[in-house]
Amino acid sequence: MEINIDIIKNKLVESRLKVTPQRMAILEAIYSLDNHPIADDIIDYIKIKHPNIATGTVYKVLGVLIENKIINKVNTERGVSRYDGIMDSHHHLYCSKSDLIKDYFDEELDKILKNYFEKKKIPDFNIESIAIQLKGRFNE
Amino acid sequence: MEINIDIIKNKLVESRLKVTPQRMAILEAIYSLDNHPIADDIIDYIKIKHPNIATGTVYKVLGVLIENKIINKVNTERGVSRYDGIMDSHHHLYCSKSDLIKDYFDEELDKILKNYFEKKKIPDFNIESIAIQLKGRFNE
DNA sequence: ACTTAAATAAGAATTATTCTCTTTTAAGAG
DNA sequence: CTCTTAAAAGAGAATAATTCTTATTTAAGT
Ligand SMILES: [Mn+2]
Ligand SMILES: [Mn+2]
Ligand SMILES: [Zn+2]
Ligand SMILES: [Zn+2]
Repeated sequence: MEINIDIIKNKLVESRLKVTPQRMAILEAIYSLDNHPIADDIIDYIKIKHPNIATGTVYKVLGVLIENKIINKVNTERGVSRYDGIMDSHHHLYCSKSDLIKDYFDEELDKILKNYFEKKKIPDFNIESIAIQLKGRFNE
Repeated sequence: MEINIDIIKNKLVESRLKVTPQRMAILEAIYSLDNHPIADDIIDYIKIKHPNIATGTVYKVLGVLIENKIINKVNTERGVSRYDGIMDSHHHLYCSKSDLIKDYFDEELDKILKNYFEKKKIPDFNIESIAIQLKGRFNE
């Protein structure tokens, strides 16, 4: 994934957010870490370069990034939030045996769904987004 | 939804689980409460008839019911677990403004998806289940 | 360099959930 | 019906993730 420092900086500037070392580090962590990290993964990652970062700051920043649509939360069925730096429309493959979550891009599928729900309206409900969660086993 | 006491009892017996007042009450609560209740909703509901139920028991029972595939957890992006008594294949409509989650049944859609993924295999991944989360606004 | 609103640090507080240990009970056997 | 026992429940402490509060620091514009 893009770990270009200027691209990261731009995301903050575009949202009129102050560019702080903490925000930069947290965003860089999210883009570098795979498997949709939890807050603690991010804390561990940034501690190397930023040993004095406060836990509360990480949660605060994550909240700000979500509000500004720079990152997303990933839905899970357990009570630890996971974060996702990919904002392009995509879906997720959940391993039923581990906590692995892989990204799944499929424009054809998106088209089929868009088409389907344009025809078949759901009564009293206006769709804003569609997320598919595929649960299963990864080979190897 | 079915709030028949014998049907509830049967679900426990079929899974070779002891039939206890607590388990009966918790299952009855899940079937009676709408909107995919959290543990605390269930606790509030059953307190009327079972004022001395322990919080830990509720969590324990919910875990047992999930293990035995009598209920399910619902995926959300926040750290409070929600429970679902409907085990028939269905999807969920998430309100983007409130915590409302409605069930969505659509056999036609299920067929389309089943068909789609039978043709288009995902490399190194065996699908066990497909869950769609539609996020949007409810009218009224 | 100065100013100031915004961000961070530190640690306490809160909340959901789990764990440990003791007591109670469901359900099968006799 | 009683007896037995493994399983379940109760009580409350412990844990873990997240949020809140307040003082201090800092980014960025003037
Ligand atoms: Mn860690
Ligand atoms: Mn309550
Ligand atoms: Zn993703
Ligand atoms: Zn449901």
